[in-house]
Amino acid sequence: MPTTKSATDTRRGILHAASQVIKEHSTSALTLEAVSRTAGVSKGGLLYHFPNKEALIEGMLRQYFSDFAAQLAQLIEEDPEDTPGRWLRAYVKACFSEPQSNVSLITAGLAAVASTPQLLHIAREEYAIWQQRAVEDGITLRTAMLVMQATDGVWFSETFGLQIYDAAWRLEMMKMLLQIIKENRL
Amino acid sequence: MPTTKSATDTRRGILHAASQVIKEHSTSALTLEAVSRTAGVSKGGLLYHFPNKEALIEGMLRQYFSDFAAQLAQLIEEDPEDTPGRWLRAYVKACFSEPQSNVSLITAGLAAVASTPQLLHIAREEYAIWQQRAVEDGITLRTAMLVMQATDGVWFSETFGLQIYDAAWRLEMMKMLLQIIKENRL
DNA sequence: ACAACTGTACCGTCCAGACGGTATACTTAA
DNA sequence: TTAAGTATACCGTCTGGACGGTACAGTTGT
Repeated sequence: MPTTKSATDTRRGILHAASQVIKEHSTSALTLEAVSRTAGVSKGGLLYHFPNKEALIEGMLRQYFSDFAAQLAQLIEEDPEDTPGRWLRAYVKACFSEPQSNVSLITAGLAAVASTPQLLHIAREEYAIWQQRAVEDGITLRTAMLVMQATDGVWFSETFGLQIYDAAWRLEMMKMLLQIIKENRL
Repeated sequence: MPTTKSATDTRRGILHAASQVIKEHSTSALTLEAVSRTAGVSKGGLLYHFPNKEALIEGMLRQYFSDFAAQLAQLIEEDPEDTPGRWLRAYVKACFSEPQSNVSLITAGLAAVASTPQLLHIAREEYAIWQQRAVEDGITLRTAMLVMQATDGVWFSETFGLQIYDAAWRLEMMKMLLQIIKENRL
């Protein structure tokens, strides 16, 4: 530890700052200077941690996915019932929960789509794993797919700001999806 | 009509070219020069039709929403049954139709998100109308919401290239959603 | 005469990334 | 134990190129 803060804290701070910049402005506002200013780091300091812009965006993506995985793992552990559909229940809950990570997938994803779409293979790989988990969750394929797609639909339309759902609606929707998993009759 | 094509054709060509540029590269590649080159139009010609970049993106959004609306209208007309759920059936079919037609809408949306997020109010307004139509479709609210969200989930994950579904899977999924509308028991 | 362009030249700004420098901590070795 | 060397973690400036937009004079079909 050379100075006061640790290097990993700085790194996290930079990733968080990158997310903030996109949230508050747009992906086209994601410049190295804007990120470094928001993070309270010099441009040189930023480039020390991420050698170029692509590396920064990749860092955002990987950070988010690892945070999401951790959240999923916790939700699975918290689920009292070791019954079929356990993984999917956690997935639904995670997608309906307020984003706890300071680096959100939507900012990372948008940054990737906007400037380096080839990074999306990271998202594709993760998503493929999730789908595999859903399919192997001990419920029917149709139930699993329907619930997963509906969850994704809510998540996408919400994160794109297409729609503002109130808390009651969200809760109702989530309950319905959990109920469909339980019934498992599709 | 100066040469062979009409002005509206040129306009459409420019919008299509803008979509192509995003599709083949990324939103950050959406430069006036790239669009004009792809459209086979001079930069001056592009700026004749769209005074600035924002106008171009707004043009894309409005064009593709009106295209989608036309597609919806046709599908509604083609639907033999004048029964509850008619609108939603058309929506499902439209979203499941060949991705080709969906590509343009997502590129327009991405362009807006990337450079001028304030244009997204156009998308928000359209989406709100769709949701209203779904709710007023004569089926239960829960059925309507579930089907719409699931449809959106498939649409988003497909247009973002998160997953590649084969034709059989898509057909099955679509049939299931249409079946859920028919049963209408949620 | 006019709409619908073409083509070129240009301006101001922005920005990625390179680069050289600095400060601090850790290691070595005499 | 202390001087020298090395690695880590940053700072701040500079530059070359791209990009949005302007201006304007010319061209072509109707």
